[in-house]
Order: sequence, then C-alpha cells, then structure tokens
Amino acid sequence: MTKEKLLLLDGNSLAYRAFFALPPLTNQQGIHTNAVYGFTTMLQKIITEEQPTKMLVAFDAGKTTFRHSTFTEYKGGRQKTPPELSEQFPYVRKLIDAYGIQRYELEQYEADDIIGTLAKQAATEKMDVIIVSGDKDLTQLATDNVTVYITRKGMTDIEVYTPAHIEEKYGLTPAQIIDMKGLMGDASDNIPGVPGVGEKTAIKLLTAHGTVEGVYANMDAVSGAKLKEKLIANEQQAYMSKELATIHTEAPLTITLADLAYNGAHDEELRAIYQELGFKTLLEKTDFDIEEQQQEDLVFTVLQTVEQLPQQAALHVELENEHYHTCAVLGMSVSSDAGTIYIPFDVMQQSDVVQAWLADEQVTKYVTDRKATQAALARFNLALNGVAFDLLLATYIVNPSLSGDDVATLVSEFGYRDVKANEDVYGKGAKRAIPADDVVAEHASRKAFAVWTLRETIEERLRQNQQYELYKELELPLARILGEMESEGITVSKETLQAMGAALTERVAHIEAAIYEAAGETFNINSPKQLGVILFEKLGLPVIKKTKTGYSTAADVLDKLQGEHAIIEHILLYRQLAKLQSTYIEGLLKEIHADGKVHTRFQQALTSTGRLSSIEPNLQNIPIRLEEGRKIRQAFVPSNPDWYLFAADYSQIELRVLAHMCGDAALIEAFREGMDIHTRTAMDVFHVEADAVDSNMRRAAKAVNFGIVYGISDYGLSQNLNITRKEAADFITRYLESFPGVQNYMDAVVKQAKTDGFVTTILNRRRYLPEINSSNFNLRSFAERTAMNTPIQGSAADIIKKAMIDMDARLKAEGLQSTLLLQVHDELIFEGPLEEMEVLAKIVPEVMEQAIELAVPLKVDFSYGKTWYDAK
DNA sequence: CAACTCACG
DNA sequence: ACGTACGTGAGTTGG
Repeated sequence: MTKEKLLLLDGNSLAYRAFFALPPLTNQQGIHTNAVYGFTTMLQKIITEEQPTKMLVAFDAGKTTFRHSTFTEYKGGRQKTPPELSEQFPYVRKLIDAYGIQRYELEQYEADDIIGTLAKQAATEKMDVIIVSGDKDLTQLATDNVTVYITRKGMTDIEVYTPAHIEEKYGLTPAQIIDMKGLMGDASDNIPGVPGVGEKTAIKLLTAHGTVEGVYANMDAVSGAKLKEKLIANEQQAYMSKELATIHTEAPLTITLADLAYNGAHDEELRAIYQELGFKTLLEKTDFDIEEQQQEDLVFTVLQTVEQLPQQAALHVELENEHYHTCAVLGMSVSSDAGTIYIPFDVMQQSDVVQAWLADEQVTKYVTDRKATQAALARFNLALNGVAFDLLLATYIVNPSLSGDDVATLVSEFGYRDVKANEDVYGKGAKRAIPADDVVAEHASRKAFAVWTLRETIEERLRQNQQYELYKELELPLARILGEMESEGITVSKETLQAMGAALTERVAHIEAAIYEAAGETFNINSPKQLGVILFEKLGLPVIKKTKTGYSTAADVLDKLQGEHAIIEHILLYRQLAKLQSTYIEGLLKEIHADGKVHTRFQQALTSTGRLSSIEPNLQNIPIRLEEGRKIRQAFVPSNPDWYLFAADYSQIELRVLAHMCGDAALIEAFREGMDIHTRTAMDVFHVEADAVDSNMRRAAKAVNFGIVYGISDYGLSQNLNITRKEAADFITRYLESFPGVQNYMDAVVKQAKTDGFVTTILNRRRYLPEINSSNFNLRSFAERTAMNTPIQGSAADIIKKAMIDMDARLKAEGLQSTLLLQVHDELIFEGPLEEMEVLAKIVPEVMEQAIELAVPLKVDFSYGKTWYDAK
C-alpha cells in the first residue's frame, strides 16, 4: 500500500488571498467569481501535483473563538469582509463539495486549529502532510513530515516551508515562529506583541535565548536600555501574544482522519458549478470523466426525397461557417410534432416541396438566425417567409450582454444542454473541417429540436419582461430588412479605389522619407514602440502620456508636441494616410465580391445598447471628418450607373432623446424653437446672449453636450477640451444648473439601475449593469456612466430601427424602385433612379421624423448625389 | 492574442 | 483618493 498523503487547506485564508490577488471577475449573472476562480485553479494544480489520498478544507466558524476570551481585541479593527467576497463563500463551499473534498468548521476554533490538530494526528500515523494557506502563521506546524505551502501573488505560485527553509529564512525553528509573533505581534490579527520590537529584533533575541520565556529569564543578557525597558513593560503582553499566536493542536474535533479520504471529484457536479460560474477555460481544460454523450438521444431521419413538411416547425439551416454571404449551405433540419428530419442541401435544391415550403408565408417557422438563413438561401434563389421566431434575437433581447451566436451557447442560457458547440463538431483553427454527413445531420437536427423545445419558454420570458413587442414587432421584422440590405450590397468602384491608392502610395513614400530624414535613421513608423524610442529618447521630446507598456504616441499626444519638432507633423500625416491606405483602400478592395459590390454583415445581436454593428467590411466607419478620407466615399456608387445615392440623417437625435426622457423645460423649448442646440447651451453655460457666443464657446458647449450623453465626468471633459479638471467641473455645474431636468434624470436613472439592476430604453430594451453596486470605484463609476448613456444611445437605436421598418413598408406601398442599402446609427443610405429622388426627399424625412413621437420634434437632413461623397 | 492606434456615430 | 468620457471594427506590431 502506498503511503497516505494528507492535504489540509485553510479555506478562509485562501479565499481571501485569491480575492485580493485577482482582478474583479464576474459571471454573466453579475456574481463575483475571482475568489472562487483563484481558489479553484490553486486547488486543481495542487491536487494534480500532489495526488493526495486524504483531503480537508478547514474554515473559521463564527465571529468569536476561544482566543477572544484571552484577549477581547483579538482580530479587532479588521475591515469587514467586502460583500463581493462574502457572496462567493457559498460557491467556494459548493465547489469543495463538488471536488469530493471534506470541509469542516468548529465553533470557537479557527481553521488553523483544525489543521494543527489533524496535522498532529496524521504525523503520529506517519502520514505525509501538506498544509496550504495564505497565512504564514501556519508555518509553525512544519516538521519533517509536515510541509507548509504558502501561496504567493498569483495564487498558483507557492513558497514551500520546511523546517530547513524556515531555518534558512529566519534562522529559527518552526516552533519559534510563535515566539517571534509573541515578541513582534501581528497587526492583521491585532496581536500586540512588544511595541517597538519588529522582525529583526525578535529574531535576534530568539536566536540568543530560544523562546519568549528564555528572553525574560535572561534579561541581563539583553543589550540596549530602551529595548530592555520595553520588554519589561510588556512582559505579560508578550506571553499573551505568544499564546494567541499558538495554534491549538488538541481541538475537540468531531471528525477523524479516516473521514478525510479523497476519491476524486464528482464530475457532473463540478461541471455544473463551472458552468454556473462561467469558468469557460476550466470547462474546456478539465477532462470530465462523464460520458461526453451526456446528451439525450435524439431520433431524426435523413430524407433523400421530401413529400410533405409540417405547417408549423422549428427550422435550422446549417451553414459551413459564419460568412453566410459566401459559405456553403450544408442542409436543413426541421423539428415539429411530426418529429425531426434532416434534408441535405442537394435534396433541398432539387425539391419543389422544400422550396415552396420555405417560401410559404402561411407556414410558421421558428429559426435560429433569420438573417443569416435568409441571406444564405437567397444566394441559391431560395426564399424564406413565415418566420415567427428567431432564437438569436430573442436571446439578445432577454439580455444583450450574452455573448455568442452559436446555438449551443444561446440555448444554454435557458438551461438546455443537448446541442453541441459548433467548435466541438467542426474543430477550430487549422483543424477545422466538415465531419461526416451523419454527424452534421445530427448536429443540425439537435439545433432545430432545441428551438422546437424552447420557443414557448423564451417567448414567455419576453412577455414577462414586457419585451415581446420589441422583439416581435421591431427586431424580427428588421432582420428581414437587414438581410435584404446585405444581400443587395453596395457597389464600390475598384478603379476609383485603385487610383486613389496609387496616388496615396506615392505620397506615403515621400512622407516616410521625410520622417527618416528628421529622425536620422530608418525605423518602423507603424510600431508605437519604435516610434516612442525615436521621439522620446533619441529626439528628447517631452513625454506627455504613458501607456502601460511604454510611451503613448497617440494623436492627442502628438498634437501637443506640434511645433517641438518637424517630425511630428510628418508622423501625423503619415498616420492619417497610412490608415486610409491599409484600411480603406486595401481593406475595402479585398471585400469587393464578383458582383462589384461589398456585402457587409450587420450584427443585430451584438451591442450592449441595441445599436447595430457592421463587419467585413465595416461600412459604419467610412471616413468623413477629414477631406482626405472623405474622398473614399467617391468610390461608393449606385448599382445602376444612372441611379443616385440618397442619404438622410437625424439631427442631434441623442440630445433630442435626452430632452424627451428628462423633460427639462429649457431643453425641450430649445428643440421646439428649432435653435442651434450647442449655441443655446453656450448661452446658458456662459450666461450670454446668442450673438455673444463665439466659436470657442460653442465648441466647449458642444463638448459638454457630448459629455452629458456619455455620462459626464469632469476628467473626461477636461481631456476632451484640453482644460483643467476644475474648469471642466465648473462647466458641468453650470450646465446642470441651467438644465435641472437633466440633473434629475441622471440621478433617477442611476438610482433605478441600483434598484432594478438594469436600465431601459424607450421601447423597453434592457441592459443589465451588475457592477452598479460594486464597492470598486472604477467599476461602479463605469456602470453609472453606462446607466446614463445606454437609455439615450439605445433609444436612438430603437427609433432608427423603427424608421427602417416604416421606410421599408413605405417604399413598397409607393411602389418605388429605390432600396435601402445602409444604416450608420443615425443615418440611412438609399439608392434609386433620379426620378425617385424628389419622392425620397419628401417621404424619407417624413417617415424618419414620425418613427416614434417624442416630446420634441425629430429633425432629418438629407441629400443625394452620384456617389456617397456627393450625397452630403 | 493582447496592445495600440484610429476610423465612425 | 480612486482614473474615465458612450458604443463599435480593423490593421499593425510583437510577445
């Protein structure tokens, strides 16, 4: 039989250590997890390395211990445990149970005493004992059989205390650790010791005299009058301190060593708790000894001919990858009362039944991702109608912070586990491959079945939160429109981009040469690291700002260095042009399809606020602010050479939304009167008449307005306006005095977030803010600014989404050829024939302005031209 | 893959 | 005192 090895862990100390060693982490429900996570990684590592046969985690019980009767102030003056840590203890306990490890606590005793008692018992039975703690007090227990591991900074890093190590480090025996504490005390436990005696003096005294008792028996031999005086004055306190620091090895335990056998983790429980806590890496890394086919069996049939399909069903179309404008379609699965079937793509294409079924408005379909499905099928002339449920969008409305678009991830939010992650089926990176047909068929079938199973639950959840309408009448119809916009695409002139690129290449080369000349050497200008060395070391320019890895060379820093050295303006110009070249010329050229168009993908279930985002290519950040970049828009042209592009944008939509939501009389009046809002703000903030507002005052007022929308802070405003923090704070105060309704609204929305845990938009979109009550200033402040910003940004998003749906209907009703191509947060881009431009000029502003009625009017500006550049 | 920078609303 | 403006995506460098 192999030798028994006992592992004893100090639960409280390790959880504390982990909490303070790791940055604040939270799971998706907003529960803090850093202490549990640190504890888990430490536990995992130590079990793997030590392979113990017995284990126990000891905890402190209650507030008072036998030590308090010796000294009532014991552990006095401690900060109370932060709530972010307290809330984690139940999870630590659950985790220990899931690991199959015994845990124990005992009234009136601390974890140390439990550990000490068991260590002593184990030693008499000749076991190897390892003690793990974050508290060095435990090192007093070290013997030839008992080793003490003390965690260092990163939790998994440990310092091993054997008697030899203690001898080397302090020149003392483990038993003398207690005497050391008796003399020097311990601030963290409020053990007084002898005031004025620190570690050095204590070690010196103990080396000479062995113990506290020895020191007092040999007072004559103590050198130094002051020291002697202090020792004599505090003799009783020294003895008491020693007693307090002494670990009790005869605690009246109700468990025995035999109870501590460790036989490995309960994998199912462990996996459940990892899942609950959101420990994704641990979930992946751990080799759970459970049948991977934990999933319920699913019966499904692969069809080679299709005769009939149900009138109401869950439908999933399995795609090769997420690039649905280019990828292959593998097949479709249908789940209904009639069971689950899978139809390979070649059968889909040949089957009239399938095609008619997909296109039939009267057939009710519940899908996983309407937009992707519709756009992918459209490339094969397959129409998709009758969609009544979209898993991706429904999940996003339930909680926009939930990440991912894999069906497995989405359904797991509702506790459903019988779908595999795409990554587990297809692999990732270089290993990615399409598996055998039957594997794909089952995977797709499980997705459809999951939707069929979950649909009602999810819809019920939406109704409970009064979000069903937002989902069903806004997001779901919008998905169809966005899909059509993406499939239509926008034409980009290759020739125009290439001509611009050629001119740019030449200019960039000249500027590059000028930079090398000014620097006196060549280097990689694109490397902030190398550029920093040139600017701040070689050329000795003043360092304005640092990043965590070195010097900042960001544009606002370089702006402040303008005039200090000729190289600066060259670098700024180089950056500007290089960005155009790489992102907007070369990047965009790579995205042009064979049809001469780019087909972006609007991410409809991504942002926390309800906005869309645009990828591959991002068409929501095409340059406009600087003329050089703005010219890129000349490459965006109508799909028909005779047609025009029409652009319409909301004026000040976010500030109008703010005016509506806060009800501030002055702000509402300003918009009703049609005033220039920044000028009006300047008048109020600077207390002047309209004609006395100069451009600087207006600029400052504009920045204040932005700040208000973002969730104002004096620091942020001061950075933006390049003024002092005090001046910025002053601006804000005067603004809020002028618009007291804004102040009230901001206070109210933060308060509401603290009570409910979320904020809402005009159409009842939610964003959860778990950190709003955090004790961490930064996290809490960030959540507060978000609480102020999200209803504004999110409501503006609601409005334009509604406008898109109304516009789509209006274009159809009017029988126009014009189509919607793009949305850029507050603007819509259409294309159409010249004769429709005047019609658009009438109906687009009308529809956009009437999308949702606010307490202030919405205003839309518009224009059209032969290119996007000209539609200004 | 993270950090930095910069394009947009 | 704490250290930031809100929301995105893409290209480049460098460990």
